[in-house]
Amino acid sequence: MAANIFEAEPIEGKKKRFLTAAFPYPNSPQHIGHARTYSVTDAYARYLRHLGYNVLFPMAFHVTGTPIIAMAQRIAEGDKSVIDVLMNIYGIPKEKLPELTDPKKLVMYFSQEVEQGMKEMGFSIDWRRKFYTFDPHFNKFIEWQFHKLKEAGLLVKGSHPVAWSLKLNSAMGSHDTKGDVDPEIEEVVAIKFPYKDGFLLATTYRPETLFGLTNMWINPEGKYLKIRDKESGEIYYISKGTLDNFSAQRDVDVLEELDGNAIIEGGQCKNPANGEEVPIFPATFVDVESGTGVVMSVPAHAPFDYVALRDLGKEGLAKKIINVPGYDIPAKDIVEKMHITNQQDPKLEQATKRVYKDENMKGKMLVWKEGMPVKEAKEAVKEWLINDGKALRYYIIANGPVYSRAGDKIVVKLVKDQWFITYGNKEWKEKAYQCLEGMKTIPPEIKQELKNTVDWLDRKACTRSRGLGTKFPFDEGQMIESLSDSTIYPAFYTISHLIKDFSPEELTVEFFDYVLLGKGEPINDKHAVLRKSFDYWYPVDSRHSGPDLIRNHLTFYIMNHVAIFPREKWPRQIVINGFVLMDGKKMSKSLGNILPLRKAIKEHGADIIRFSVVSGSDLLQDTNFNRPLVEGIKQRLAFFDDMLKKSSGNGDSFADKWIRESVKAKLSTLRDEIERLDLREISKKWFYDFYYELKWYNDVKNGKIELDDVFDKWLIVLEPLLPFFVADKKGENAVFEPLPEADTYDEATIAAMGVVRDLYSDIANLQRMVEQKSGKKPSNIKIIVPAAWKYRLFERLKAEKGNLKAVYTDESLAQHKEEIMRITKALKNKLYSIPSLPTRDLFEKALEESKAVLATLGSVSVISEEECQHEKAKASLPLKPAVVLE
RNA sequence: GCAGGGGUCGCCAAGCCUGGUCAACGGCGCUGGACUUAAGAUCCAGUCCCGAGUGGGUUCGUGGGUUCAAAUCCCACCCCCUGCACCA
Repeated sequence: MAANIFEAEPIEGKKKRFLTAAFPYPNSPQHIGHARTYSVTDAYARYLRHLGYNVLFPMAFHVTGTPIIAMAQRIAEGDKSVIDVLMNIYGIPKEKLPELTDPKKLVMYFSQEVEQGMKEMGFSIDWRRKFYTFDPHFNKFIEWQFHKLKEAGLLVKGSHPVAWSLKLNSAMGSHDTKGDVDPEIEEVVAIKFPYKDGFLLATTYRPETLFGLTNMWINPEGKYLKIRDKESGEIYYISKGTLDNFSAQRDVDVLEELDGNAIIEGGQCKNPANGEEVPIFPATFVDVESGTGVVMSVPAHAPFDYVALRDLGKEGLAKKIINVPGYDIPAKDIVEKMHITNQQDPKLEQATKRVYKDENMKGKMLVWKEGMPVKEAKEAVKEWLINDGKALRYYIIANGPVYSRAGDKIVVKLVKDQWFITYGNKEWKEKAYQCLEGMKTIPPEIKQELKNTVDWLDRKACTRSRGLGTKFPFDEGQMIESLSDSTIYPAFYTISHLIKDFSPEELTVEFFDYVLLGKGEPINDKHAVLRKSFDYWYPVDSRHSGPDLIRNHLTFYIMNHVAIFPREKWPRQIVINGFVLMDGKKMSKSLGNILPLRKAIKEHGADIIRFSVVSGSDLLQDTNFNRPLVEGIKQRLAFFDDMLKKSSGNGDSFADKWIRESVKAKLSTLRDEIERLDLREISKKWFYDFYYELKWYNDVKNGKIELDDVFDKWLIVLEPLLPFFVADKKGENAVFEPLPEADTYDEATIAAMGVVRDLYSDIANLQRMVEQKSGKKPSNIKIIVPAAWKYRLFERLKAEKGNLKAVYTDESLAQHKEEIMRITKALKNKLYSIPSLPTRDLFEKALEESKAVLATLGSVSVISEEECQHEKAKASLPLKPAVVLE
């Protein structure tokens, strides 16, 4: 396909459509799943061109952030699984690998691979506009975005907990960890229990149970530390194994190392909630690697504590402070019910979960604020303790231990001077709701999901300590995080090919203010052209992506647009498509079922891949790619090809008219289907259904194909789905031919042939049944054309929606009352929904013309009900003509 | 916990918004046939139950309800899946 026919520029007075699909992240080659979003967008772009729009469809590469760096590192380290995928699945030669250890070279290599694949797929992209998010021009654009956010007061600085490797001195995402585990950060509360010269520090998920405290637990065999918080000067006792995590959040000096036993023997400590003295007991279940290695004991509400205390013979201490319907003393009840005998019993985990859940759902406080639901008390106690200086806010890795690829245990670091975008801002959200209100989503149900996401969106960290991309303009040591630099980037497409005429230094805030907001004056003519280009193409008319981006990227996309641009530049439409499955399973390297896109194209051809990923299922559903599907498409395509080649001229037999009317019927709903982007429906009607219609037509006409005009229209309709096939038949200019106009069509003609087709399969079925039972196949077929008055009857029934009284006002029918009673009784409630019928005349024509096909079943004769004596004749109906077999 | 999605004839999966043409599209699997030396591929037919006549019966997670009519609308219940961020 010629490279430049999809280069789009503003055309005065021509309506435009600007489509974008989420840009790819080239940290590996693309597989067939990546092709779906672009295939859908491309089909849409092509339909819009057929509808007369000036269409812009660009693409670029997203290279921001750390995964590309991580990928290069893995290759450098010789990571087996990564190299296996690259070499064995994507067929990358071994010699190439050393080059890919350089992130930038890796980006160039994979992005070229991706680009090549997209070109082979025939996507109608304006390639001049391609860019990378680490390009200096783009960096300037992103800087502008952040200036705008700051001006609007939407950037703030604060501290923020992140997963962190001390060894690598770097933040950890899931791709940085061993086994690709996503480290989950959880906020807990670390309560300060006055002890000797300082505090025993114990973490808990359940601060509200503090009032039921009976003692503390220390692991007698564990190592503990006495430390001093540099900021407050306070002294804490925690386990040695948790120091790394603690010191990543607070500056401390280590003063002394102690054995667990020494702590236990050191005396009592106090409950900060009420000043009560409580003892310290030894317990082996205490994990010195998690939390702070110190545990508070609430035996009435924690099964572990209850069992450990029972082992010491002190279970009588248990103090009930929460009332839960169905329990007396919850921990005691459940331990006894589950027959838990000692601290090592694995059932204790289960018991803890149950108690936790029941208390959280149904529990009410008996002390402190009596009657308060546990759910509220938990938060209230926590805030009270922290605000009163009785506890610390503390973060832990909830799914720990998680290890970095360097092998050290990941901790939670409290990063100071962290910048945030304040998505929690109420007025901002209000604008986002307004944008959603005026926006169309396909499918419609995703709008609610976008709304929900806007609802719970809060502040988001927008900088990171490392990664590719754009430097944060207000702190050059930080990089802008990757979801934050891909929000308003579609705006950059409108100018990306023109902006190269300027040097990055020229791209000041004022420069973009003029181009993107129309503020100020142009510095020169070229500058003015940029403004015009943006103003012509923006806003984005349709944004396409996968369902995984709804809760993050797409919501940020909306938020940033409404924050920065005036209302008329806000997004107009969002389209979501599902993933591609391989033989019903998700593609994954562990299953080894990844089909690289370029390999698939080589094997089956681009049209087949395009068609299989867009036609197979509803837009939002995952679609299944497998061999039978591909074979089915290929086989049908070959049949169409054959028909097209055979066709010559335009016939005017009944069958020709029938196909023509049927195509018109399909056309009548096509524009609506395009509007809904219901490519599945379009494929079904124009490819699968049409296939069977053509086959029947071919049989009826005995191979004489005269459908030039029909095929001409058909090819245009299929062009967006099968561009190569169509270009081959009609030339490349088919891309810009207008979509055939919708027209009225004749339902009766379609129905007439429908009745004959049904009749054919009914007769075949009957013959089979008779043959099975009697061993003889009846080959004399008498088709009885229903009496004229029956057609009249059905017409009236249809018009009157089954109201018989109205039908009887017709005198010509009233005389058949008795028979009508019998017919309608058999039809029962189908009376209310008579489908469109042929006239008797049309039916006879269809029958006459299809005789040759029917004759393949036996010797056929046609006789009208009026002149037939056979008793079966009475049963003949317009939609089910009677048949006599002998 | 909060939010969203879903349970359809062996499997996958349409239909449900807009009730009737729905025994319910399509594909896989299975059965039979054609083709072939044979296998594969392909093509044709069948695939809930009953039936020597285009028909009848019972089905769409479970139980109710609305309606002339419910897979489709309403209510209740049971079960399953996904997301919860600072990461692309």
